[in-house]
Amino acid sequence: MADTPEPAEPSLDEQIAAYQREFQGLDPQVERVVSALSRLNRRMHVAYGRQTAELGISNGEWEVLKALVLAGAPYRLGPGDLAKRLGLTPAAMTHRIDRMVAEGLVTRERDENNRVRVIVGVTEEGRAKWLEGLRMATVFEEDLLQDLSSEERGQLGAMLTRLLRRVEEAQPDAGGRLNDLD
Amino acid sequence: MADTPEPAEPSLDEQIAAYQREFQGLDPQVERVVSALSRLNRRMHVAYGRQTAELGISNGEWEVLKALVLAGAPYRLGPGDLAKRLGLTPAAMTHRIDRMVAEGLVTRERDENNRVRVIVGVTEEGRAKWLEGLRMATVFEEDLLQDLSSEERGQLGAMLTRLLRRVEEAQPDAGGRLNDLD
DNA sequence: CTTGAAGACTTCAACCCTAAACTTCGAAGC
DNA sequence: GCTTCGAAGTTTAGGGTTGAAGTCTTCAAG
Repeated sequence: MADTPEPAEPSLDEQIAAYQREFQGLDPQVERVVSALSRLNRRMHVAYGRQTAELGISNGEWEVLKALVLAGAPYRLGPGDLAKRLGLTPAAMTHRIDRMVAEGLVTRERDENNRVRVIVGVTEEGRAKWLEGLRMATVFEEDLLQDLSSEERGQLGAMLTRLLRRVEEAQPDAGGRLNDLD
Repeated sequence: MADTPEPAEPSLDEQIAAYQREFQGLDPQVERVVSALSRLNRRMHVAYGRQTAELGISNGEWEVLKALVLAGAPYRLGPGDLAKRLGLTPAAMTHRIDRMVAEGLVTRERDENNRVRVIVGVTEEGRAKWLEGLRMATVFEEDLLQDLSSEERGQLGAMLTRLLRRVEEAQPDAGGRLNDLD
């Protein structure tokens, strides 16, 4: 026996080594940063998914609640605006709002002054679920950064902000479509 | 006029300010790191999507090619192993392989010694597309990190690796399902 | 007016993923 | 050998998203 390599996801170090092996001329420093970013996000996404599942909602639904609350009083936005903030198509927004209205998380009404427009607002239950989700996320995030000193956290945040600024300049548009994240 | 707030995605700073406004007791340092991570990943995902689209394949298909190549010679893996590495369900892997076989990117054959097993291999075209995609990704990634000195890149990579280690210890399993990323 | 054009949202068809049931082959146990 | 259990893939049903086409309202001309 001891012949089958036992299937498993390669570690970050193994992956970087594999890159060096299969393609010369790749900067390992760059590759480490990029691969770590991707893996981190995947893990974060999974963690958030488990938490929102506890609330009986999906990750994407929580994102809608977040966008509405962070928009500030009176906590109302149109589907189109929401779609832009979440990086979704208007069609997806329509369906998602359908579900959330049915679940009692948000309300949908037509604008009185402009009947083409629709206004989405948060219900009490929606706001409560957002808050509970935020609390759970905070616990996870604090734990994630636990090993870093306050100074290191500052440095990390500053560097990531610089990276973000650079991509945002290169991609001036809203950033294209994508499920949830953020 | 000058009454409608003109829909737009809030900037990172605006979002952090909104968090402080709507929920006291949140650490802005933590929030900055986490939000920047999510936004960065979304932008990266969009960028990769555009690049793979140029190759006439999807992001997910490129991930399969990458996994096969990084597995090392003889560049063959079973669907189950692939699914684990990509964080997909076996069912999704079956369909994705179907498409990729039809497009001539990979081959699917039954294992001679064990006819339950299936072996997926890369074709010449598949390997070429992986390489071309890698070249494009490298350009993007170098540009992304351009503003950081080599020392800063090292620090960033080291800190991200520490974060990743922490989540991976907390989530020992393969990390759950999720589209592509990584 | 009323006609044309643009904007906001919805509807429809197609695609890809997940979860669960199903099929098939291989390895043990008796 | 025959039976049973387990592992590997595939199939099916259902959710959620995209892209394109369609509907309805508003606004500005003519």
